[in-house]
Amino acid sequence: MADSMKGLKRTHYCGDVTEAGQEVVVGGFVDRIRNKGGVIFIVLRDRTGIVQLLFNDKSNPEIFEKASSCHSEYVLMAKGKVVERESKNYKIKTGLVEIFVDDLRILAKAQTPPFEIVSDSNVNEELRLKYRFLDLRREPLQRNIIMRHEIAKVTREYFYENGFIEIETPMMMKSTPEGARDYLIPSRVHQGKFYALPQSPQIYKQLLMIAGYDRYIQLARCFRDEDLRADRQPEFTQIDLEMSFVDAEDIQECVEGFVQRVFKEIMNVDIPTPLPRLTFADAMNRYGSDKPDTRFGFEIQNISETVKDIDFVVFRNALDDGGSVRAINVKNGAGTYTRKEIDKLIEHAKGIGAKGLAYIRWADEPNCSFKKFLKDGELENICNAVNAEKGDLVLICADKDKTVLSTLGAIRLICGKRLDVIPEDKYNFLWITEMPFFEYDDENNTWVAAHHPFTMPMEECIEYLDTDPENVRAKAWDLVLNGTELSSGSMRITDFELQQRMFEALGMTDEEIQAKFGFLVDAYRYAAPPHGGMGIGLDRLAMIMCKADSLRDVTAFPKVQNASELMSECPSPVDDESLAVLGIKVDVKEK
RNA sequence: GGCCUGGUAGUUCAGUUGGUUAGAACGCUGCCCUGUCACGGCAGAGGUCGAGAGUUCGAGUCUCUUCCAGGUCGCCA
Repeated sequence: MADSMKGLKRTHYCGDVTEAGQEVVVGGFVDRIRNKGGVIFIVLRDRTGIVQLLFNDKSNPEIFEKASSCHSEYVLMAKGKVVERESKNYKIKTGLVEIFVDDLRILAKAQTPPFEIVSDSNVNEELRLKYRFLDLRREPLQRNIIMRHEIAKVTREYFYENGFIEIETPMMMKSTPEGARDYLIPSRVHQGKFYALPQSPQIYKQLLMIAGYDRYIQLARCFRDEDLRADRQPEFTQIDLEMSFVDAEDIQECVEGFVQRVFKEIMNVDIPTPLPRLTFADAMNRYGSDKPDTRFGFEIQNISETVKDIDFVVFRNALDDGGSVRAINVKNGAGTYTRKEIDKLIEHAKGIGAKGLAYIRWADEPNCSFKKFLKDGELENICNAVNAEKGDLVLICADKDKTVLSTLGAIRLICGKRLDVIPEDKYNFLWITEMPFFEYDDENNTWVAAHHPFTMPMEECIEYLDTDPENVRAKAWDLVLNGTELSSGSMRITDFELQQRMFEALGMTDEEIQAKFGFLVDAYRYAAPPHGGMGIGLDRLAMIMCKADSLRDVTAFPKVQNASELMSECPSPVDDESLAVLGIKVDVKEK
């Protein structure tokens, strides 16, 4: 039977016990035990830090006996006097003192944990996720989770101070099949009908503008039934906001103020504003990405002109098919990469869709993979075009523009990481503007909306809506931080007739429109102020600010790649009775 | 759905060309130790080598299938 804490009341967190002379009561988990025979040291841990408890067999044999029966992760409460240590530990905050215990309670005994609860654990993540409640006891995870809380707190303060009202929108809403797959919730009362969990509160926040709430904010949970990535969970939190009587610049200015505030307050990092801006087209051409990491160089250069006369079939074909030949010059000694390392890059490029990569490896002399097709001076011309010098590796891709850019963009990132040229303490925010309005759907050979269908086109593009979809740009923008898409925003269409034209351009019939968003279209008939907004990924922001590699490190109970949760083992089957009530028959597809 | 990486004591890993009883460190258990702080010393327990099949006199090691986890492409209006 465990002890009770009767008669004891915690006076201090472990990490706060720094002054000798006082009587304190602390509670926590046993972090470590050092039993020297006649004296025992127990290191007690709570969310604030650790403190050393001291036990001596001469002064109190009974308590000493109890202390020697303790093991890792037991939950203890201890009362005692804070004294100066005989030999001090200057490495930790509480290292100058210790608690000479005169009352010890073992409040709960612990089984031996499946892995050690230590800061620098490199235990298999699968196991840690199965015992997430133990993993969450570890200091790095506690620090991340608490930091995320601080970020959320500053977020609310900033937006509240700027006149935003926090309004909760429904978690059970109408399913809209566009975009990401919805998580569906069956209705018991309306058998055969379903709610959906929100992919975002998009529609509701627009309705709130129509309703006159003017500035709305919500730390909104969002759900998308799509495959996971290190920076993508099926369930995530957005700092969701919408503003009335504003244009794009006003919203961006407001968000700039926010990132400035949160970085200053949480990390004491100054973010200069206004943040740099890059058009989508420029981002693609220079970095091969709509979310470029601008903390390092190796930018993409178009060398189509330089190589147009070279008699190399790979370049020839690409140019004849209306594509291009582009290159990145990887510096910082990549010219000494081995053949094997380069082959690995080429393999990766093939995985992205390129047919291969040509290269110039300049260790001592420029060594070119397509040397035999070159005439005198042509190699020099290419090297000059990309400013190559000794020690560089020039990687060249020839194909359709889209393939060339995405390939070189991805290879650029890999090389940057491998050569360790990305400064860790730099925070490069970047607005990506003038996003394309339509995207070509290769599967169905149609143009589809790149954003939700209420996104405003840029005024000067409206005339091309029906004739030249490729050149229509949206009043939509992304906020990128160090190569991660943090946030996405746009102005919304408030003009009823323009909205009708948009739906037509997207090939939607009146019936479809009515069935899917009839209520929203109707709402706009009752007049809406000009408005727009953004959704900022709180998880991703926290991930970057915590210097974590995965959202799992800033999410208390994350899901794994197949969207299940290893601790509770959800999703899980339900019994037939529960299904019958919902009118659902399960027909599982064989693999 | 495609591609890549990984799976050996509780944990992290090693394991040679296929060859005797599968090793180390940490953790765990017991004993010793009055100033440790990643305490130390002595002793000990602990293995379905992810699972299944195949090749072989013999498989942790080779082949195939499969499961699990991670990364990535597709996907994410």
